[in-house]
Amino acid sequence: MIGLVDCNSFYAACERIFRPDLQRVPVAVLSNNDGCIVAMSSELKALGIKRGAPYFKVRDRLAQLGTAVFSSNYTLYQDLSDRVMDVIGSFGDPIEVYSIDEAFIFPTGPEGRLRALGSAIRSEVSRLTGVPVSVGFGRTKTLAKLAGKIAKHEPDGVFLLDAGHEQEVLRQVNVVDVWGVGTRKARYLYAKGIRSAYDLSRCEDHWIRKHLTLVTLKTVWELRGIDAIERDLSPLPRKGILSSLGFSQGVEDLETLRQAVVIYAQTAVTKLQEQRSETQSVTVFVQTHRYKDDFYSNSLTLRLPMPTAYLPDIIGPALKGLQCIFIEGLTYAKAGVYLSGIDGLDRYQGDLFDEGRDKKRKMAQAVHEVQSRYGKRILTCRAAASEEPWTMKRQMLSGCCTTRWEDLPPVR
DNA sequence: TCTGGGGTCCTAGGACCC
DNA sequence: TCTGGGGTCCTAGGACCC
Repeated sequence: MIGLVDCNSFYAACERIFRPDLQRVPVAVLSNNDGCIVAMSSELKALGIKRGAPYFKVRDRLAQLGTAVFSSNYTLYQDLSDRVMDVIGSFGDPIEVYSIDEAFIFPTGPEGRLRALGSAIRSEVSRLTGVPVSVGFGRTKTLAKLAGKIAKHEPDGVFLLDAGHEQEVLRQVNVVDVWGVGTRKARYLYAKGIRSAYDLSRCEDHWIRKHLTLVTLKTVWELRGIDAIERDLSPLPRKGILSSLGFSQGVEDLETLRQAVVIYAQTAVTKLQEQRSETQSVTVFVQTHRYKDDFYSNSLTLRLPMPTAYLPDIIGPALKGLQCIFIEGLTYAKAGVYLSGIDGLDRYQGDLFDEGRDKKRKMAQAVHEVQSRYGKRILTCRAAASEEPWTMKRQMLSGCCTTRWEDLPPVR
């Protein structure tokens, strides 16, 4: 059996940890720029507020309900997530961290102990971090995901989906709630009379392959109890790294865009160095306002002469690309930098004609070390060292209670 | 006025090759 | 008038997830 440990309303739960007064108050967390809702406590979900709803559309309703609203505080969430994963890992079974608030576990002990294991994980995570989790078990990852969803409504927060009860449970599950089936596929399936997870599990393989995709076929197998989605115990380095942000106010001039692109490149390169990799391609993109009629979006990908993690090698092409896609007279709402063709440092064969390479590597390494020791702001590119008039709007940000001394909550 | 950011994987289609 | 059949590699874009 495979287990899924899932934090309940994770971001909302994080905000509540240091604000016990909010224990019974509805909590909502907003996306960057306070744009839309990305997480809610259970009360709000029950009231029908939808994830992804633009904040300005639901602001009044949230206020009526006495909701505590927060800007997203990823520093806090990531730190608490690391702690939760540590606790789950401490039980000794293999664990695959799937997202910031979920992990698969692959228990090695006897099946009769699964319930007890689920309960133990639940109470230990709660005791050591304050985050509520639920635990579901199933024969495959897809079934464990379903079990995890059901577990959220169980009084003890644990649900075991054993083979004998699969059919009966799958009949109750709407096909759109199956992991891997989104609204698009669900619409198609409904039109063909396939409504429940059970219906989907009974489809013929060749029909799925013909009308849907290989991904969906794997989902179908998983619903039948056949493992088709691999375990990923040691997370591979990322294959693409994206850094982008919407501007809090429109940007018209190239110079400001250039500054933004430099900063995004820097963020992306830091991540690249953290996973000890180098990139082959840089994509730069800009967009005007998404919901306006004259929407303009363009990107340019530049292949680098050789793999690199040296910031100037990346900023140069990125700015050149920006120059090409920039159109005078538009008001830009967003820009970003994407690194792709990423490989580990050891993968590169070397080049007879590139003597500077070793120097650049050492330079990149040194900058990375200084930054991770003294903070990213201490050493930065001259092009980025200016005021940032376009930075994110985060008007309702909570403190970094676990990662900054200044933000430590006082104890009476 | 105000609509996120960061990922993964797959597929279709074009360019190119023999 | 007749106008192959396979490959590979790359890229853009779609669908999905959280």
